[in-house]
Amino acid sequence: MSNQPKILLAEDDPNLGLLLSEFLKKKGYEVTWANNGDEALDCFVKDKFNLCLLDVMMPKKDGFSLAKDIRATHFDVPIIFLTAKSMEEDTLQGFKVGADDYLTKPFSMEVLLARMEAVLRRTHSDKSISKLADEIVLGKYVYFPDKMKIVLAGVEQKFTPKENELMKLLCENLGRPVSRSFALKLIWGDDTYFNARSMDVYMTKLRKMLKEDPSIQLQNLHGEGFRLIIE
Amino acid sequence: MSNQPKILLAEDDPNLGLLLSEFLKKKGYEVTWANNGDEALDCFVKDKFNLCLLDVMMPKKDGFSLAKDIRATHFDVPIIFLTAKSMEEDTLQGFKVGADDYLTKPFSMEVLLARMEAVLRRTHSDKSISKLADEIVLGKYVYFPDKMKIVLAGVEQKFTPKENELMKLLCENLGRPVSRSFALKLIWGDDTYFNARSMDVYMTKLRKMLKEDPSIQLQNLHGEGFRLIIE
DNA sequence: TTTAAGTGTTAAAGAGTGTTAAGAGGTAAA
DNA sequence: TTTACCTCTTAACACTCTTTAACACTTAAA
Repeated sequence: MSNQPKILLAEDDPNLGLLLSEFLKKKGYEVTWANNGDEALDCFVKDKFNLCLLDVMMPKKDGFSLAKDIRATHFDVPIIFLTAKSMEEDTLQGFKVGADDYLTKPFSMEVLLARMEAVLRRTHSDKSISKLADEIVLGKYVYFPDKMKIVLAGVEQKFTPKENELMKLLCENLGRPVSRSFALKLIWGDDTYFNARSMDVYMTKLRKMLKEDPSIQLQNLHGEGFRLIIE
Repeated sequence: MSNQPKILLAEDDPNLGLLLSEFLKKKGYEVTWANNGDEALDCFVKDKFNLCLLDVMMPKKDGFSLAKDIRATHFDVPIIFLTAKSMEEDTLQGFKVGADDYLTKPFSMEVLLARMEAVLRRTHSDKSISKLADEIVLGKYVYFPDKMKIVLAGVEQKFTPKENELMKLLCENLGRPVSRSFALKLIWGDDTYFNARSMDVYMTKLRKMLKEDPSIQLQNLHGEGFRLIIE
């Protein structure tokens, strides 16, 4: 049952990407290699990983931004940054996002392996996916994810499929931010302008459905995403 | 209850030792400073520590040897090596002993702090050092970092994400200066002219929000940074 | 004192979001 | 098939957050 650890590798340089990917496979890891940050987020949404190796400078979505999106919903997946920038100050932002380590190119394969193992040794890897309960108490409301409905004082409101997917995602991350692009890729399949606007419309719908209890707030975090909190 | 994390510092250079020790104490750690490996092992045996910072080259007993002794009885105490050697073979030897990280001198205090926090986050997961309390009393105000708001006499003002990040940083360093470039790299990701001007605008915003209590002052330290103090 | 760099502050520009309502597409019953 | 209904998307407009611009003032150094 203890399969080989799954690694998400985000690296736009084809040479280094191939090199790393082959090396890690030889060493017994299962590697998924994405060519840019956007693609990496796609992979992350669709699969589960034990560790992320992220290049900082990538087209479409840089490593820091990607890490934020990952951390928004998975706060304990280990993240190691790979970067050409040698300036140490840049490492600060990485650690702020919740990096576990930081390697400056060029680095040796052995050092990478050593640091990966050091990080993996610390992780409680058998933390499975946060499965939601059948009933979730949200202030005065009770939410039934499987039944796609919410109940307040015996009165029930039904969710449409998209409303329910959003609601589930927000509840899985209650009190923590859910990044826009993560939610879009997960529920809409694609992070485009119109899908984003559509999601905004759904946020308004959810707010209306939850408005009877003012202690429940569906906040926007400008440029980042959304957060459901109960005060 | 919320003890400060206890750090064992093994460093034979008196200058660096004092510097590190004082810096970490300021940052809220309890530091035990040993002048060589032998003394450090003595300390370790007599007490419990949350993290070990070990210089590699020390008289009497070197850092690697010390780490082995520590690991012999304490499998999961985080260990970070400090060393002047930059050769990677030494890095690997460090990791074989079970190191969690490795810093090459000279390193900045902030980077050390970031890496310490990254390691500590993995061990006692919710005892992050820079974690602020839920409520922070600031003169007549009460600041709620997670809720992104401040309350004065029942009236609340909400912070935007950037305002809140700045406010948190200033409160984590209440009474102490926060350097411009540190704040910029942490919150804006980059220390550029325009980001700096943007931060100045935010300082003005925070001053306005806090103006009802004149004992709270958000001072500028010319060319250095800012400082939040309560008189 | 003069000069350059740094800072305080306000206002406007630009990008992101809240909300409502109309449009497009689908499904099921008449 | 038509009709009614439902889900989701698109459009429009108002508003919020962040950055940029502008100008006045302060500090440090020559």
